[in-house]
Amino acid sequence: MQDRYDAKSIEPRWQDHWAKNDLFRAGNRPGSPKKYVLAMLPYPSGEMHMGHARVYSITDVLARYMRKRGFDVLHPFGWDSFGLPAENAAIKEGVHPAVRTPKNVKSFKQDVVSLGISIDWSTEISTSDPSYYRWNQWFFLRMLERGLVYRRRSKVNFCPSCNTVLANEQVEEGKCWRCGSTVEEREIPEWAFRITAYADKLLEGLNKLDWPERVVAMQRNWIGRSDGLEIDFAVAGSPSKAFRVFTTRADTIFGATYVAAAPDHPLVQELAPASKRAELSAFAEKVRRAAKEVGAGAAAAEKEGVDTGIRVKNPFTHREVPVWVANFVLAGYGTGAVMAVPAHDQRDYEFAVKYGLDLRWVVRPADSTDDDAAVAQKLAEKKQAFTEYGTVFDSGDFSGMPSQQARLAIAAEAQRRKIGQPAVNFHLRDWGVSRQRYWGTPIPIVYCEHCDPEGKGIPVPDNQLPVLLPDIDVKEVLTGKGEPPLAKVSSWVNIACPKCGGPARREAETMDTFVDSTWYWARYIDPKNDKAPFSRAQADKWLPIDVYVGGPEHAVLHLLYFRFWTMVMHELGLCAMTEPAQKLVTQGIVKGRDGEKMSKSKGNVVSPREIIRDFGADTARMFMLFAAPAEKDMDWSDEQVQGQHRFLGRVWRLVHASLPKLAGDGAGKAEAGADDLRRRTHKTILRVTQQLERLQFNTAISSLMELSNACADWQGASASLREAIEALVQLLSPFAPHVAEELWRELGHDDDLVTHAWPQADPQLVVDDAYQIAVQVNGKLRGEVQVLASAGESEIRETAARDPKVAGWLTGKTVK
RNA sequence: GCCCAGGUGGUGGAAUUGGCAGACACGCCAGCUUGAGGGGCUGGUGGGUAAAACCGUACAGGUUCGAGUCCUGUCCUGGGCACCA
Repeated sequence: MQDRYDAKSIEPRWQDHWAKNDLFRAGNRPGSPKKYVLAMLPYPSGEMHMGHARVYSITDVLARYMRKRGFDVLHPFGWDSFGLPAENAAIKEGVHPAVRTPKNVKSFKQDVVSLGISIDWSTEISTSDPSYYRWNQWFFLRMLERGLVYRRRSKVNFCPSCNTVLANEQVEEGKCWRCGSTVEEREIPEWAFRITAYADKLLEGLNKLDWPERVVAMQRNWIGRSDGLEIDFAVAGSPSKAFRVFTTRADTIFGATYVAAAPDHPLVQELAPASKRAELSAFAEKVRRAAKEVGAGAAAAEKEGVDTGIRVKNPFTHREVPVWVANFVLAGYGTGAVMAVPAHDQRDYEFAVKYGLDLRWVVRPADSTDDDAAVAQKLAEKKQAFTEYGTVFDSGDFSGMPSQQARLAIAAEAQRRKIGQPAVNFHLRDWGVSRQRYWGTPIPIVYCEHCDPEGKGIPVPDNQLPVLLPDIDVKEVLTGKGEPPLAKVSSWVNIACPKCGGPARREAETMDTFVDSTWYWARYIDPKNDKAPFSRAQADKWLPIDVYVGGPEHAVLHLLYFRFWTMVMHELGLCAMTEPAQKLVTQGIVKGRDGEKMSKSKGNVVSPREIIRDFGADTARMFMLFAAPAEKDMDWSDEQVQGQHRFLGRVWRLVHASLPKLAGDGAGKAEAGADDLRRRTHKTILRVTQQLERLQFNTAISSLMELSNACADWQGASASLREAIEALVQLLSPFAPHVAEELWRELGHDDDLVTHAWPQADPQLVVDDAYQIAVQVNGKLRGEVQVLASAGESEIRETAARDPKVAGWLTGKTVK
């Protein structure tokens, strides 16, 4: 027994003990309900950073708490080991990623263990392991069969620095999400997942999830469903041709005074007068160049356009209106053309003013009582579009209808006349997954000129999976330049066609690493399975994830992709559910001592190793859980770390100082004069339990501090003190597991706290039999009275009125 | 511009359903402990006053016996999306 709290001497001992006795093994409680607690898969850099330490502290508290509540808990771990950082390091230092990665994994794993995280290491997986990525290939082929993967030639976001394609989700304000370089637009062939086929399901599924509103809103926004009408504007002079436009504001169609098309709209070159064609293609080229220069998603350029000379008929006013091409109309969205309503769309307004195009007011504010001319006059004076809903006017039979009603009526009329139909558009794009890099999952496709002259790609048969990454000479192949590295490995690329046996080439692209993380969480439940990604029986037992914890930066990346993948897995019959994670917690970042985000360049990084060495894992965990609510960003504070260390020291001394006077087993004994302490003990049990259920770790720890302070002040009966101290140690154990185990033994127990049942609050002891009641007069605190819990209202009123302080404020007044 | 989240002491943050604002901690102040190095203990700590009164949860209104909490408007901060028709 020691009189000083010395974390270093106790923590490794308990970590060994837990590992030797395999105490965190999932599935060791048959018949108990399950809980699946998961932190997002880390990339195995050589050292765990503080952000990781925070996430694992959160999942670990939950995992340990749930185990003590009797659940069969799955708390697994693995490595997102494919990807660019390893490949870039290889280019720089000439070390093969397959050599470096295991070293990094080993070192990172030791950090996780020394933080006391209760992982079932039998689940451990690594995404660069062929036994894992073969199933990426298997999924790819299943999706190919279902038309959910396809080859397309398209404009892609290309990062010149990473030398690879990026998905839409991986471009942030025109910059590469990883390296920050300006993204270029290039047109090359690529493989894409048809995530857009699930746009509506992805949207609907959000309603059932217990996820932060922030993330749900972001996904909703990203999917971007927009309901409207597609309608034809027939070309004057060639009635069989028409510009089809998409609009969400069919109620404004009588105000459509021109059509704006994307510069490379196919009908423009076809129908424009010969004299205009050169000008139009020059304009299209100019817009393309601007897009490439500025990068996808960059700030809006000045609105520009060119009159095509084409004229079309507004299908409702029957007037002829011009077709313009404009740089703000996107070829890839809707029909690539819009009906322009300058009176009721700000963008169309600005364009019309610039080029002197007509404007017609057709919607008026609903509350306006002016006549039509006066309304038009007033709207015109504001020198901007009126974009709100209102009442339609100057619109034939539809005049007088509210906008919403007119929208539907006009759409119905268009449909009746067979010139249009309701349509839905989504902002969501298909997910391009081809990457021109080495360190990733090879795409299981072969090209054979004989069997597949169009180059669509021939799937590698299942029995030839996995398509293994070839070993390479790093210096020769990983140059970071030119064609995909795998294309240079001729012994690997050139193979016999699986169909005809003739000469064929393998697909040299690899999959986006985000594919690796779409389903890893389901592999944990059956990590050694070599017949299937995982078995249905294991899926039925463990899925979905009950609590998923990770950073909010993945809101429209991983967190969208893995939902899509789950829907596909469901359709393949692999699992019953369609959503992967019922509850999501997005934890805030840990900032440095200067309040800035920790980064090497700023030199403000605090390493978990340093803190564990100086104060111990328990202190590190307590600090991160106490300093801020889980979802909020937090600043590193050395003083607060020391504060937590002091608290654990106080608990340590409290237990040791109390040992000589602790009587009996303590539990449930009524002792004279001990009610106050016993009430506090049982209330604390109840509160900490509720706080854990609500993931309020910071307030849970403050409840523990209050109980600790009460124990330290206690002078009375000893059996109740034992009860209080034992409860304290028990409740502390999910947060600071090492010191709690140590103290538990010193209190005379010989079982493991890991599996010892969570304490129960005695319902009789969590209600008070007397209360302090605050008395307010006219909303101001004027006194305090003590009343019995059994007292009725009139009794309380009388007591209050008798109180001298209160009485003073009541003189001369009537109580209502 | 649009969509989220949030503005509470010197600091991090508490406050089921509207009911004692500031729990718990950090920091600071005073004292004690003749053991030094991030040591322990006791007391104090929103403003204001001799003590009260009184004032205090971004700002301005409102509802209520009573508002940090509900309603209306405004400002600010953080995050996301941005020519999406």
